[in-house]
Amino acid sequence: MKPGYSHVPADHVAAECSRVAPVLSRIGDKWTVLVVTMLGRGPMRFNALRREIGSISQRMLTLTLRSLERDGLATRTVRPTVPPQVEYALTELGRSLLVPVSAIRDWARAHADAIEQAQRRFDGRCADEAGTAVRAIADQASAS
Amino acid sequence: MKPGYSHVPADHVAAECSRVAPVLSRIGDKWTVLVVTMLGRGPMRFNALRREIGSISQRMLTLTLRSLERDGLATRTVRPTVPPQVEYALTELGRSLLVPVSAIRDWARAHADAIEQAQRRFDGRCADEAGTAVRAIADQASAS
DNA sequence: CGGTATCCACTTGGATACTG
DNA sequence: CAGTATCCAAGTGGATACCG
Repeated sequence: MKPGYSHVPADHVAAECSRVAPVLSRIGDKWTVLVVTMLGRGPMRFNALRREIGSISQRMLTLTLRSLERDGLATRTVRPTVPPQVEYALTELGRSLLVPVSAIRDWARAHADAIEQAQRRFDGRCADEAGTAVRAIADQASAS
Repeated sequence: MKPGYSHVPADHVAAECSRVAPVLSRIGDKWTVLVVTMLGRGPMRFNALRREIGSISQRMLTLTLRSLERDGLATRTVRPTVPPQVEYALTELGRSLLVPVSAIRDWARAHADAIEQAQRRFDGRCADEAGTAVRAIADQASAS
């Protein structure tokens, strides 16, 4: 067999991705992986998460945690003290997610430099050949 | 493999995620995984990809392929025939990405049912307790 | 065939203010 | 402490039209 290509029937790919895509959209959002990784260290209260992440807004932390709870990846436990304490923890399902996420993290760590170099080469090449045309695609946000 | 928590120092988590998050954002977008998986079967021309994916717009396919090329995950080869033919193929780096992506796919396939059940339970519980309040968070798009 | 360019709807996410 | 509510800026992605 040749170096490399897997032979997946084309018809199955789209069907597969209709199940994978929602999962990736969820964990690919701006905060889910960070929060899940934090909770992977152990249960944590709302403001403890907020402090340790630092840059997250209260709104986004609430939204992220609600999604995790809805998907069965985390639990929310209210203890009726004064002031109230709310503790979040990963479920078994949530902890199992740490495994493939770690695989992605390892891949990212291993190839981050290669990707950055490829990007610089690409941007440099386009600056030579086509002016700033493709740079504009990369940036894409300058004009409104 | 205890059913427990990994002990990652909190300080490292945020630093790690600053490298992982961009990668996840890229492959977590609407089309990248689908296109990469397609190209995992072997090199393909632009409109062949377009046809097999079916639902993707020309614009998004172009944008997705440009990003893959920029990141060094795919190559773009123009053959100066008439009409012109442009073939896309994964690089070695791109094929290596198929490994962790497969891990995510396997996880998604294994737990898709559990997630859907958790969602229905969550939504049902909230309908009982708090009316339609949290349903509104899940839907979130009705009002403008 | 393989793109670009333009316009527009929807979604995401930050800032701020207020509540039990 | 742990949220909720509201407003707003930016990003994402679809539809359409046109180009070499």
